Amino acid sequence: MTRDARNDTRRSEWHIPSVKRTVLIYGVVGGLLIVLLRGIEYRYLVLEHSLEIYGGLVAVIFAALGIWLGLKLTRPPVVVVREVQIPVPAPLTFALNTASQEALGITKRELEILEFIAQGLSTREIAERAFVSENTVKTHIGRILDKLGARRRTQAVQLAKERGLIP
Amino acid sequence: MTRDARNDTRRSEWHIPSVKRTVLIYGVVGGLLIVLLRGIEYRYLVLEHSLEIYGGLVAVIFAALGIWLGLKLTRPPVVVVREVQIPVPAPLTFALNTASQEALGITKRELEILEFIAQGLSTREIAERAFVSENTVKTHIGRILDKLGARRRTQAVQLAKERGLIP
DNA sequence: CGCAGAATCACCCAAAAGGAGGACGCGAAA
DNA sequence: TTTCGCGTCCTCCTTTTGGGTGATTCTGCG
Repeated sequence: MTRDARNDTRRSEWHIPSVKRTVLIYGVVGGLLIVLLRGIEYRYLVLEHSLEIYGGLVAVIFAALGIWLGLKLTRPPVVVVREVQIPVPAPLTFALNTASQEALGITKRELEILEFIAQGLSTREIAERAFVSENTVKTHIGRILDKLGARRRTQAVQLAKERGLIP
Repeated sequence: MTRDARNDTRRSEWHIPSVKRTVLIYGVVGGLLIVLLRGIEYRYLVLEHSLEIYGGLVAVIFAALGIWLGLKLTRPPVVVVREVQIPVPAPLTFALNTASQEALGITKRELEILEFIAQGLSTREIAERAFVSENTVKTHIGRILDKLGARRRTQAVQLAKERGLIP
């Protein structure tokens, strides 16, 4: 257990990043390999095709190292799937019913206006918040009423809620 | 182009998997490289350290190929995260917030009218359903707006929902 | 019974909302 | 290039709302 403790201390002092350590190992192995191969060549493989054997060995070994390196570097991050218990806050889990939105041909802008209406804002207030003129808002609302088949904004709100257009 | 046609036929018969094809390419490239290097060596690099240069080149190139291969082979599987929308039974049980109702001094009749408003009915329609005159409805609505501190019926609906007066 | 609070109705007026039509610019699609 | 959808803005007009005041039943409670 003492060894472990010392190791930990060392690590905390040096703290070499894993990538750098990898490169280091790579270089050392490569160097050793060269030396090894030279020794081998000069002692046993002084043959006709020593060059091809040498190249092949280097190729194979470095290819293996490359594959290993590739795996090491691209080791995908561990994905932690955590299941969270949501207390089902009704207004937080609103999913826009894009189906009925598209079916009715309601545009993004109109949906925006619709939400303002649902908040109980007047045409003028909506115009202020949407940075457009009252006339534009009235046009939008007119189209919204048309598409929803409503006659009043209150009715439009009700219908929009039924169709999942607004929370 | 007869060759191409024949190739295509072959492919459709063999149907080489991508991994095998990769190995094939790898081998071919390796072979070409060897040939290339031999040519280079015999012509220009007949030097003292030609062996080291040769080995280094092979090492670098095959290492790169290895990394590429490693990446290719370990392409992480696509993780599909699917969020499932659990249908929340919203209209389960609506409990009238009698506390805020009494705090605001809203009467039963006014609550009735309030619900009609929330349904998107016009004053006239409410009058019909409540069997009273439009004027009466207007009076009620006026008081409702007053007590809720609203300026429009849409706003009244919004505020009433916030206070739990209507579902 | 008498009274307070509610519900009902009426009339008026101003503001807001809604309907119909036209017009313009812009960007994407045909 | 032309067409089309969208967003923007406008005018003129009608309908609906909202706010105020006043008045008349109705109803529950001390």
